Amino acid sequence: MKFWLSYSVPQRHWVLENAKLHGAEIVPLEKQADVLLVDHARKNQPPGTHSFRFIERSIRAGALANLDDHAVGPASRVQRPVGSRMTAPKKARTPFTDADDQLLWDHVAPCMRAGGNWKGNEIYKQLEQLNARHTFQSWRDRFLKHVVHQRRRLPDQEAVSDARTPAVVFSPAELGAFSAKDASMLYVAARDILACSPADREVPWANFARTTSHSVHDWKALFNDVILPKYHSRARSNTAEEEAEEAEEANDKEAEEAEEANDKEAEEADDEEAEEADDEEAEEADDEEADDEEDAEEEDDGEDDGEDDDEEGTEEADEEGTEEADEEGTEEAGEDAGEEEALKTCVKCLTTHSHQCPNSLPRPEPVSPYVRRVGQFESQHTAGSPTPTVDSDPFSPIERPQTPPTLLGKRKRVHQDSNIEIPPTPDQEQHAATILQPPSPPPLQSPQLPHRASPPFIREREKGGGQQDSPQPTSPLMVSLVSDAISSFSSGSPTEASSDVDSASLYHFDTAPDQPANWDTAPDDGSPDFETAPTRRREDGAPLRTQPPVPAIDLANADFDLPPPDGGWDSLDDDDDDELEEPVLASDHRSPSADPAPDEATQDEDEYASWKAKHQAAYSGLNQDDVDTILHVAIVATSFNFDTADRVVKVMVEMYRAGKSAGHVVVVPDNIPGCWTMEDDDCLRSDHTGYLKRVRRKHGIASCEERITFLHDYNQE
DNA sequence: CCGGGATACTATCAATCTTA
DNA sequence: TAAGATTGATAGTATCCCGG
Repeated sequence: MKFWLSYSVPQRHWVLENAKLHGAEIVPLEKQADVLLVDHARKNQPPGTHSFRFIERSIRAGALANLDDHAVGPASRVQRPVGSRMTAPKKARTPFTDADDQLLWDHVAPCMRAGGNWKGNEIYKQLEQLNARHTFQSWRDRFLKHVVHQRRRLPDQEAVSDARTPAVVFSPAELGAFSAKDASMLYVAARDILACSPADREVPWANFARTTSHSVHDWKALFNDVILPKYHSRARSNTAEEEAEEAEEANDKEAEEAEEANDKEAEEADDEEAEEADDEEAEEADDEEADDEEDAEEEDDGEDDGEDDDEEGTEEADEEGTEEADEEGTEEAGEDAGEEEALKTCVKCLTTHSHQCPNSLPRPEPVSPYVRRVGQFESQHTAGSPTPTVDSDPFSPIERPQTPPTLLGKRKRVHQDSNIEIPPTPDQEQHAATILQPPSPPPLQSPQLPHRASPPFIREREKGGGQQDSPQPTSPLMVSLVSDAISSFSSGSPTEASSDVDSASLYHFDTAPDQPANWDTAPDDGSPDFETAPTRRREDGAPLRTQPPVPAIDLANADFDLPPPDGGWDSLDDDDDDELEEPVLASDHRSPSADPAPDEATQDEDEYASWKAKHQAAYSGLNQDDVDTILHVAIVATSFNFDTADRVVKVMVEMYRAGKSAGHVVVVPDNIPGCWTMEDDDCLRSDHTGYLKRVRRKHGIASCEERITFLHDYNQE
């Protein structure tokens, strides 16, 4: 127990010396002490302090006296009597640390979920009693202004993870001769294996047996006796919790959308006024919008803060977890590692081990036929003229404004932990506020656009001089894919509203219809896990070039952490080439090399043509260049899923119409399931755990895999 | 490079308004 | 009427800007 002795204590030196002589540890700073000793004779001693006579009595008695008997101040400010000056106003403000926020969240969130009065004072008074670091008003203020927007996860929710993750502990007894890595790998692949017919499973089992020291029978036994029970058990619990969470989020979202709608109406009126009014009024309106954006930014910063921490945790977990969590890792470590592995594994499967990697087994989810057709369809046209699409064109008329760095324009506060001893009160705890630096964006791999080999459905665009691969911006249309910025409010994405994004478009996007209220399937964990997508800042207000810088996935260099099966990936690889001409278990993965039947390709082509024609006709009143651009962006963003693209086009066209007078900034919506923004794609390609988790939560594992496949196919073209 | 003023941000507190 | 909610004032701190 460490003691701090106030300078007001009479005969302080004597007390100090004697205390030391009797083994007490005296610390120079109040913040370092467990017990604060003051002069009980003085009035207005701060709460939580004790009389120095505790030392005196203890020395005389030869044993520790009862500390509570020497309490001087009230336990907290909450308990002070009305009108009491016992607790002097805080002289120094106490910055909120992430730990504070977490504590706050942990304390209030259960009440919030239970429908309690989390906006009232009472709960914060209780919190102050628990932790007097901030006043209850401050706690409340902090929660209402910041933490509530972070939507952190409750501690118990941290345990919720996908059933595919190897966040399970295997006992050596049940594993027998198998390693935890083997079990973990199998656990990750369980979902896929289950999706296969028993016959289809034989080949990979045989491969496993061949590349490891275990027999087919052993592998099957491990899967049936150990993996499956754990998998089903976990899947059940996850499903139940996710359903509850989704229901709640749907409610939240409804409320938010209703709120948004109201705001929108008001803003709309303002907007119109601004347009019609003189310049001054217009400027005012702009200012207001700018303010709104700043507000959004603030909130997102808060989220990022939280996220940073999560991120750290995740990365820490990864370091240990990826390789060792299976054997010794904690639930948490295994989970994080597992989540990422699950994702990365799929990439790996798609890239190098599609035949044999257990993770490359067919997805149980229904795969959109369009996605498959795309690859086939695309490959049909690889021989065509290399017409650059808007995707690949840095000077494409499709603008893709980048979200500015989250902390752009924000000041970072570095609180110094001065060791200056100030005649303190307990309230004046000095603390070293650690300012968490936002994680540097993950090294995105070549943010290039997929160079599709001039599919016939992509309208040729004129190429600009000096930019051979880049069509000139022939259209005034600017399409922003920074859609996260807009819908972050509803989707929980922390990607802040970019001030670079034309505010009008933002506004209009908000009004866009067809936004399924139940789309955020991802649990909003503070979205802490939602990270601002890798963004670039648009400089000098120049329009950003957009369109799917759907970058090429650097498959060769991808660093995947899935623990390889015994024998290593290489062995599987070899076997692959030799024996698995037919990727039985990967049959559902659209192999880029799979040549589609000509008939099918033609059919696809016709389908696209008719889809395009349908929309061109529907929007014949608009600039056809712009319509074409929208159609292309939509179809790419949806991985050529025509149904989804229909909805995306509808939203984009409305945005386009609405934003026509405001600079033609159109934003690809990010809250339509199956619609991939640039940020989503960037996240998908990122090595950054947070980004991967974010996009995985947003779209789901299966969709992520499909998108990877799509981008892979698309890029290959 | 340094120091001082200006400015922005935000924790804290208190007064006031609203609601059950 | 009390509790909850809102609003505004105050002040500490960090950062920016500029002149020396």
